Amino acid sequence: MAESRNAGVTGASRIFDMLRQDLLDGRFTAGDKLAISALRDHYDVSLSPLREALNRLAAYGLLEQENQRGFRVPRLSREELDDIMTMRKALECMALERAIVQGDAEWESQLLAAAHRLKRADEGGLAGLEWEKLHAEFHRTLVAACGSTWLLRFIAQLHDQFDRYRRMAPAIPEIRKALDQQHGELMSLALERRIEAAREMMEDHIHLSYRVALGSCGEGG
Amino acid sequence: MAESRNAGVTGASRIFDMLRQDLLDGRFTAGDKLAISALRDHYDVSLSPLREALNRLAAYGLLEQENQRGFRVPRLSREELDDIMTMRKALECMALERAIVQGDAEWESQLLAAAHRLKRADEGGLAGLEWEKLHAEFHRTLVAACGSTWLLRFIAQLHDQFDRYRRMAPAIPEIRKALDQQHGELMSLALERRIEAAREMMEDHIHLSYRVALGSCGEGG
DNA sequence: ATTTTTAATAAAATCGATTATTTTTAAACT
DNA sequence: AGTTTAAAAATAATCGATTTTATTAAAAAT
Repeated sequence: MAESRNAGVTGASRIFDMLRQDLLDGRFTAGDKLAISALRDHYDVSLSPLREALNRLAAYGLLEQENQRGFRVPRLSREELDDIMTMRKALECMALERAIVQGDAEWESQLLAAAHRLKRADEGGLAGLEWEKLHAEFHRTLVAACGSTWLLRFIAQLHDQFDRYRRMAPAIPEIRKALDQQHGELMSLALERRIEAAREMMEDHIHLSYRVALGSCGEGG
Repeated sequence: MAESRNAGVTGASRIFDMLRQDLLDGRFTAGDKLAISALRDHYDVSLSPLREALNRLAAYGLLEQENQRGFRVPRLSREELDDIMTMRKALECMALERAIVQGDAEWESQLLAAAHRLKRADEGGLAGLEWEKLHAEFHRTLVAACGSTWLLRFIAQLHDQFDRYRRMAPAIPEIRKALDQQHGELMSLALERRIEAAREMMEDHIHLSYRVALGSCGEGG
């Protein structure tokens, strides 16, 4: 068979992925309107696949769509960040508990591996997109065994939302160090099946990360 | 100004709404592939707005999209229904509690009104799309004051998912009668700010509705 | 008879151009 | 001067046709 072609990738799906990444990276200014023809040039695609990608992103919540007047990058607000943080705590704690109850040996292995990769990256001072990828993968793996497709879907969506704030905020080395440590502790508590301690650690972790993310919305919000 | 035109409505948004309704109504067979050219004829639109609507619906979760091979109506499975039901219980109870704590006088009024409209519809034997609309509006209002945009968004999404199952299932008059009664009780408990009793009633309500919805997935699922 | 290859068909995705709507600019008016 | 109206420009949305990819049908090979 040897599917060496770009199997299962359409122009629209490619643009979707790229735009999503660029939105999470903060490459667009929050509140700005997207100049479609500029995007067309930048990503070198035609209007149809581009618009399809934009429609998906809007339905997903990474863009706002107003009929007859195009797409814009959602503004960042303190209120929304609070909402996202609160929802992350609720949903990820729920998922973590369920994963701890239901997780099997395969989950344990993958969690161990994901934590190790992330730790190596931390120690090696790896930053940027590669680190982001490992970090997202660790959190995904942590709750992956929760058994609920919809819960995982919502959590992933909230992570994307949260990341817009966090990645835009200035780094705080002390907090970052504590956060890195918590990843290992979260893994340990999960593997030891200590539900309550794990939940508390998760709450702390999200809240600490929230304190960093706060830096992205100026005082007023 | 008198915006008597079809203000803020594009072809794509119109088709999105219609397709969503038709999907919730079960007008498409679960598992089927959508014949895009047939849809084009049926809704009398061109490909571009139609495809944009389909992309939105897929990102929203009411359609499945596979690159290079179009869109299909998601299958109904017992497992997914269980997941949706469990998530509804968790999220709607959370939202209800928060609404009861935070809800103001305006919320009380709107809840009272929504419950009344629904009750009148029940008594008058109103069925079909009109009833569905009032029913959805009641449940939306019940939790509207929870203060979380994202929580409301997820709940609305789960309602749409749940409805695909429920509306397809055969009616069970006894259960339906009990469900109708619970709407009034939910409103009363909410207005009396009886958090725990309201949460329990909400769990019961969702579970009872789930027992109806089960009728849509044949034994195996 | 079954599998593999090739050709034909059908469908999805994309393109370039057109139409409709909004936003901006300039003129006319109060 | 400020407000309203009208024209021009810019942008969003849509169209019809083309290209690409998957699916089916037929032929060739094992």
